[in-house]
Amino acid sequence: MSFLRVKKVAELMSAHKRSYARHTTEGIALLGQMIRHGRKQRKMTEMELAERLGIARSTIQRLEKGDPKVEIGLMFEAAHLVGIRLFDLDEKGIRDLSQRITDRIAILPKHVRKPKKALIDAF
Amino acid sequence: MSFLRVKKVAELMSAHKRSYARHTTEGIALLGQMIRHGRKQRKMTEMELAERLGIARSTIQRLEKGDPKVEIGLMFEAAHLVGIRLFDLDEKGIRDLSQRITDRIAILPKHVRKPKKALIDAF
DNA sequence: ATAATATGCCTCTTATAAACGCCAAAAAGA
DNA sequence: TCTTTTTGGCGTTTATAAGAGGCATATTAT
Repeated sequence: MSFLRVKKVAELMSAHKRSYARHTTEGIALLGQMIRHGRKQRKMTEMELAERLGIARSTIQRLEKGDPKVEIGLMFEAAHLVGIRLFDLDEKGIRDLSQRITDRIAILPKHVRKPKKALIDAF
Repeated sequence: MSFLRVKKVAELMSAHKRSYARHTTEGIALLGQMIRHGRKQRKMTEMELAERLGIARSTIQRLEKGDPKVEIGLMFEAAHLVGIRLFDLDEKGIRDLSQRITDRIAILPKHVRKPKKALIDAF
């Protein structure tokens, strides 16, 4: 009988391994660092931040490490709580921009169209 | 016997209801709109975007609606794919900024300290 | 008009994030 | 120094996000 590390086995068995592009992982990591930095500036412990957000400390740790799998709501909420302003916009600015985008979308065709039957040739 | 809508019941039974601040939900909603707008500009269908990301169409729909519970990795990946550049920075810029933040953190005390025994007075 | 495709909105299942708790090590303050 | 608190990391359990698929409707191109 051979011994296999449980972790390794689980890793091999998990079917879905998702990969992320560099800009994605780096962008999230950056955001995580900013949160950590902001937290320390405000002299908050991981536990305090977790409590104020109503989440577990372990989640704070994943946040600050830049884990791409944390939900975006928690990430943004944490960021805001430690003083990071996403989009560099105030409330009104966000709503205005949102409205402009909505208007722009209204102009575009509502459904995109792709002919699938086409191209029986090609060689 | 009375009839209750299953959904309502499930809603009541779910213990964990998390709430998000306005800036959070609005910020995410904005990002979702931007993704939708970008996708249409590039004449991609929900299905195409989903396939290129290796995720389900239903997830694209939640992304574009601004659901705070989608993982941040997917959101950022989708955003980038339709041409949205987070942080308005290029690769190098992100790394540079990341390094600066790391340096700054290095200067701060590594552990935050909160005296817990203190303050037995205060009234 | 009508055929083809995209989108909205469901349900059900499966994979896994988040909670929770524990311990050891690091580090701040006395 | 030694005490106290924070932090890193790991295993287990529970809640739920994401996948998969179906159907009706809206929209586009012919």
